Amino acid sequence: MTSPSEERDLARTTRQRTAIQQAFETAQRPLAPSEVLKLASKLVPSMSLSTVYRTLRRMEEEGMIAPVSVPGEPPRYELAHVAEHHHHHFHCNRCGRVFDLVGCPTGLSRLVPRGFVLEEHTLVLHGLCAECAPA
Amino acid sequence: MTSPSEERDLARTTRQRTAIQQAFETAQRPLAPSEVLKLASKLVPSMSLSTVYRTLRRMEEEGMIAPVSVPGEPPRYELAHVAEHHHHHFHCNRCGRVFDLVGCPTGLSRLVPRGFVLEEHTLVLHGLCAECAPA
DNA sequence: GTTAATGCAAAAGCTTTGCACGCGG
DNA sequence: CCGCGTGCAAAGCTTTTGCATTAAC
Repeated sequence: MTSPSEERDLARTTRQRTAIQQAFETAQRPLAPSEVLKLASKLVPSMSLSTVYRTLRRMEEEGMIAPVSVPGEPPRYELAHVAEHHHHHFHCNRCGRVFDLVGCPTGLSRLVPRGFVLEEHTLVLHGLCAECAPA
Repeated sequence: MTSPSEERDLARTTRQRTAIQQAFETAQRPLAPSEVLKLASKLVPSMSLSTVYRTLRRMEEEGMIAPVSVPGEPPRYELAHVAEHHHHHFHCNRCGRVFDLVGCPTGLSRLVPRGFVLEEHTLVLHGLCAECAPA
């Protein structure tokens, strides 16, 4: 598992790539490609959407970011060091933003039918975030 | 007030609509638009994909079917009478089919951050279905 | 007979890809 | 300098929409 040969060609440190990384570090929450473009464009105005898509894919392969998908929502990514700690997400029904949660429900295996093999699970809570909830 | 109930104009009982309904009743599992087309085409070969999309949307508005989405998968629908009983889904990583589960995990509210309001939740288990699991 | 529903084709997103140029190493 | 990564434009997919025709009722 410690074999360094898992790495592909080393990615170059371009202004675009750096800007995309910054976007994730600043946002502190899962971002959709269009959100990434918007944030990264502030640093590199020439940034194109195809570069965003290509770089996101590359970063995912490298294990730097991990996909986060919320039912009915466009795909998002978040920094892998966040994703490494198993967690789930909260989707605000009002502002549409997605937040990280800590913890995990119990007793999932009892939901699995006989003969089925459970490998992973995805949980998304929906409701109102602290900003959108009525005081 | 035009109508005494919340119903819109009554949907016509066309061959296409009937075929789509049959597809859901036969399949007994959530179906993606392309799957619906494939199944319903057996009954009405002239069936077009746009009719499938239009009819699915209509049926959803009428409350006859409910959307089922699995992260990273195309959107699906299932019959609402199934959806009414709160449940979750199992996605087979090998054959890609989606199955209904009974039951629900506990202790979700303890995952919600202070100030957030929990309204709903979505849970998808991933793994191998009985057919795809090794004996 | 009315009028909603259908089928086709074109349009509209979103994502991917081909290519020539420019920048990183 | 060499070659990867970028920007642009075009292509691919899935989903939606406009319109003339068909078929429910």
